[in-house]
Amino acid sequence: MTAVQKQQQKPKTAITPTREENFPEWYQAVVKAADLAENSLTRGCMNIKPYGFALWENTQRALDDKIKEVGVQNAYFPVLIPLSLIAKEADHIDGFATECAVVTHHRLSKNAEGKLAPDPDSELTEPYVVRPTSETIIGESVKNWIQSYRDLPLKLNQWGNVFRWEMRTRVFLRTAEFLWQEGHNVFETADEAREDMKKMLDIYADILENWMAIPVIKGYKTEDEKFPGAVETMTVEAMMQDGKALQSGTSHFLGQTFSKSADIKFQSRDGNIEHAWTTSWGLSTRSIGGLIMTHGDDDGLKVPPKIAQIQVIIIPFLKGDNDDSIVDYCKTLKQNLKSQGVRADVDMRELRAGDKTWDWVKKGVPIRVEVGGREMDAGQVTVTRRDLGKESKTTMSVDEFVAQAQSTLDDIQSNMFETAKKSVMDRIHDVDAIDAARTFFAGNGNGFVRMDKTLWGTNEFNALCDEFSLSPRCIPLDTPDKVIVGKSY
RNA sequence: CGAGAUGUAGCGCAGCCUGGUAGCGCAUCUGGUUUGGGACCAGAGGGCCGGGGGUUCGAAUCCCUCCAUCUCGACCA
Repeated sequence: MTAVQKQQQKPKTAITPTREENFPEWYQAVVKAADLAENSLTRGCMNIKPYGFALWENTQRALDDKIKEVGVQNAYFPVLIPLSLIAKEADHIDGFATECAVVTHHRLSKNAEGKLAPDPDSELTEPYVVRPTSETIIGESVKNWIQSYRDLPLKLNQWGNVFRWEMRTRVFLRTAEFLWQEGHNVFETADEAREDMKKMLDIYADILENWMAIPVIKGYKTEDEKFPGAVETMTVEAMMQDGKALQSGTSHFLGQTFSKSADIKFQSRDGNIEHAWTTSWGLSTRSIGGLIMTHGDDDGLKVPPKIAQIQVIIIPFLKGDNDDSIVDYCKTLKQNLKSQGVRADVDMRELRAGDKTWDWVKKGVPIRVEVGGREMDAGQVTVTRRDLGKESKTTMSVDEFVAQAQSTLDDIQSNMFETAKKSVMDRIHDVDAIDAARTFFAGNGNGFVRMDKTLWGTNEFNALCDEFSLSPRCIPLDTPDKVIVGKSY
């Protein structure tokens, strides 16, 4: 086989299949190639690997800072919820009943075949539900923390995991167990609670757009898409490269639904006993899936600098001559970048430089720096931006690079957002009638349609949704007389 | 839970139709030559062929039956 033949056989892209060829398979391939996560031995669950978990940690850190700025305190409640307690709110349990894992025994023992099994003598008098969300247990708990209007508002957040027994799972996008934060705030008045719902949604939009560089549409959920038990649900909807929607964060005005079922009461300013008004709000590891499907390309992941574990990866090109001095040069560069607040690392693995390069391309590190004898002798570095690809490869003085590194990262961050934003905006199609929407989706249209809100709920509308597996995504804040419709994850 | 597909080495796959001692590529390990966008040569290690049952002298291969995974639905963040 000649070198040319071999070259032709080699895939042109690091990821196969390409997005165009098969988007769902491409997604799986990126998760694997970037070493983010894998399917767990536990059905429907994922093992989040260190490089993937770092993305979550950085998102988590940014979000945690922001919610604390608005007076939210972190707390923790148990993963097991007494069945009777979660069953107290009718709409809520109707929404979750079909996907609850239930704990019924408290001990294992060997059965007749000598196999370990739940001990029949250890059956619980009351089963526990593995939390699918914590409105009920938090409500039942905090009612004892609140007596007076002076105890309000009470703003609590829990970082944790929840479990929903899903029929069909997909890494990050829909797993039986996922990580998230769930905020649960309690207020004196309905107005305060409604404002809080909006405020927390704004924080989600901020995190998604300015940290993860995922453009979102803020809006209200339609009646049929609301959280079970909510009076109003707000959402931040993102659009993936295949045109499907990803609900990326939700914030709920729960009215007095849960304060009545849990009896959360307080003595008001004029001495009356009143039920409180509550909100809840959540953002999950699903957002990592959104990050992949918003920014990834046929060479793998692209990570926005603000949440990248490694912002600049330095790859030494060693030939055996001046190896020690090249390594020193790289380490000095790393230190200089760190002193500029840049998260940098030198790839010292015993691999060929070309292999390292591809590895970091697939992992989406924002900036790659190549350093060999040539650069070292000239006091230079060769720099490639992941967002712009290999065409962006340039050689510049090392001092100049270090001085500009932070602003280059800022530029990558905003370029990734603007690119994604334009792509989303170009794929929101205004239609004046159901037929126009049908034409769009029948032609395999990629994206959302935006139509008059009054069309929602009509027979024609429902038929359209059935025909193309569509759902109303939201009633956008900026066009409150319209509804956005699309396929979704 | 419906429809379709797939389970063979760490990963990706061939072999199955037409039963006869387990193969290929990548990865791993050894040695050597190399080195600026996925190197090359030589050698080596690594498998209850998803589980269980059946047919057969003999099963990765045929039959039954579980289980798991993936894609598309329904349900959902």
